[in-house]
Amino acid sequence: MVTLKQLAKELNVSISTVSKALNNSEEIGEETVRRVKELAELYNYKPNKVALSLKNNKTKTIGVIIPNILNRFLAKVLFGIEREATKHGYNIITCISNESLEKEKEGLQLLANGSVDGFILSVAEETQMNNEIEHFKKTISQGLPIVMFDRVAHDVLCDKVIVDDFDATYNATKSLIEEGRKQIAFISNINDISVGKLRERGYNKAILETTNLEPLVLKVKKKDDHPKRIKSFFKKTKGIDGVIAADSSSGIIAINVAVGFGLKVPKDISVIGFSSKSESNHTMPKLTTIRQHAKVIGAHAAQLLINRMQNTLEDEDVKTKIVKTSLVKNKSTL
Amino acid sequence: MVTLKQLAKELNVSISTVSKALNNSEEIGEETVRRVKELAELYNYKPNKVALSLKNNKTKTIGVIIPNILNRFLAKVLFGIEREATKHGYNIITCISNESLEKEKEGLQLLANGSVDGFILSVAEETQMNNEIEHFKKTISQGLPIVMFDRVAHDVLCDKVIVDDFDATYNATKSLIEEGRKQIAFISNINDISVGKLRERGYNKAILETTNLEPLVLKVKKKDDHPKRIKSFFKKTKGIDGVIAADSSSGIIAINVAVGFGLKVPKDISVIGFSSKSESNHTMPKLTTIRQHAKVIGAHAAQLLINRMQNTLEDEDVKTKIVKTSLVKNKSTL
DNA sequence: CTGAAAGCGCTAACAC
DNA sequence: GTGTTAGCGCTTTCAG
Repeated sequence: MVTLKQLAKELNVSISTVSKALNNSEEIGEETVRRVKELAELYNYKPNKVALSLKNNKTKTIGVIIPNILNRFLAKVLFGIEREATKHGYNIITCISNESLEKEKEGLQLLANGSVDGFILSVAEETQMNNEIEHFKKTISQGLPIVMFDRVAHDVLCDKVIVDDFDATYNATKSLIEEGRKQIAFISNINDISVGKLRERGYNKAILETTNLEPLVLKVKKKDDHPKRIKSFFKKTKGIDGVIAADSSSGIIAINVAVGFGLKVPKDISVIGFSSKSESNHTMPKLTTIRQHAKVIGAHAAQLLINRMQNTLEDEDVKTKIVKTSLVKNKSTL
Repeated sequence: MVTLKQLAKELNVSISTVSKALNNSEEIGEETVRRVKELAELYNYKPNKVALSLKNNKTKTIGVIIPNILNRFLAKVLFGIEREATKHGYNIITCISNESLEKEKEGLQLLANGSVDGFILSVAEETQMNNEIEHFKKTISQGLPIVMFDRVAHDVLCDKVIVDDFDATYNATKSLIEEGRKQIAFISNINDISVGKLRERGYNKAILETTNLEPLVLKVKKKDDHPKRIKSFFKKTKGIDGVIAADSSSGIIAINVAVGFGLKVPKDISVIGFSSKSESNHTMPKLTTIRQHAKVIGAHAAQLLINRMQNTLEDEDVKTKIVKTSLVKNKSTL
């Protein structure tokens, strides 16, 4: 990499002249500016990012801590974050917590040494189960703002971007009730995280406020043979004619299981899931889905953080943005 | 963030004394070391990463340029890279090229200003179609090593990690032939990238070296209604009894389509795809898949790069690592 | 044993 | 118009 020093030497001028010339300072003579820029072009000079960071005490880098990159929703949010960040001239450093509290702490610590100007994160499952929030508070008190998305720690004072999980399943369940479904099941493999619980509550509310309906809940563990659990649930619980799936795969599997049992979808049974567009192609008929607009969530999170970093708002003055889900009707519902 | 300066001031010693004490230099007195370390602990002192980077002319950061984070395979490789990098004390900065040549160039440029010590990347589709490689060469000549994985540019002299794509489909096709399948189709939505072509060639070879078999190839475009295309392909081409899918969704859709036509899988038709483990759960019966060991690929790529960065090997002395696929038999084949 | 000083690459206030 | 200098935070040589 060429430095100002080298350019200055070759041009027989001082370093600061070169710097000013390249930054279009009014002070420098036209001719000099031309010569400097020409040489800089030739050598493909780029200001050293690290030196700038040190000087400005700003890295223009966002730390993103994500629980699981193989989760399509989270990957999509990351995509949204990256795009928005790039648009504003920020880079992103990614850490994967793998749903572990320890790794989440490490990631936070490791990057809080001047590597990043702030964080965007979704809370790890283990962290939510243990209700740990000290590491977040500590980071914020060090002057590094955090924006949380989707799985948030409500007791931490920071900007947040969340989904209307409760309303999403409430409305979805309602829509199945309106179809005339009587035995609507709720299937979830995300029981331990905040959004999973909200989704279950939304479902429960819709069921309980309707006469003659009873909640039918299947909680699948990560380690279970997912298709097998759902199959035996269908066998055990006769007459299921509707399914609300809380995660991205349960809906898909439920359709396959139903088809396997000879049921017609959506004639005999309706299924609504939380999958993404491309995943909803993976079933026949196509899955009716609750879309979370992951990219939008990512973009909002990035905007909130960048806004905070550039304007040094009051710590207490935090925003929570709710990104509404939409129910995309495909062929797995009436 | 606390700095050495602040610690020094508070302790009434010089900055260099503090620095040495924290780095366990022999020069400093026991008592002083104790005092310094105590205060550093108290203030949770962490050496400023940016300052260190500037000093050492090393960022301990890897730039990763990935065409598409929503592709499960690529996301998994990223996971592997991240894990291996973290293990060696490296951070990763991620850019998403979105299959665009322009964004790939930008990412490379943007990070080649001292932000990273080297790159790991998979070539964007557009780049492969245009056969552009100058930007890679330029980056390498600037002293920033590149490791390419999966979709590589063969004419660029650098370390590579690839999959045995040709052999993978060749062997998979062979195995269907051995099952006695006569009408084996090849379905792909990745016709424009290097690995897609290799996979088609592997299939073709197996078909053509068997008497009485003819290649049956369906190329799906990104924009197509994927299920619809496959459905009409099945209708038009009577008697398909085997499918080799080159990408992660074609296999899944093929099974669903076959089941929709009343075919029994695997009795009437066998399907082999390139999906990941969790995706193979999305069909009934479970999809027999070619596993690419994405995480291993990521780990290898990171190792190659770190090795090169730390040992400054000769530019010409490059390695290509081949990670063999494995055929995981599930229930969609005999 | 401790401290002063230089230097990594850059910017900006201040001289000249 | 151009140059000198200090300083961002750190390590390291060299003096004391």
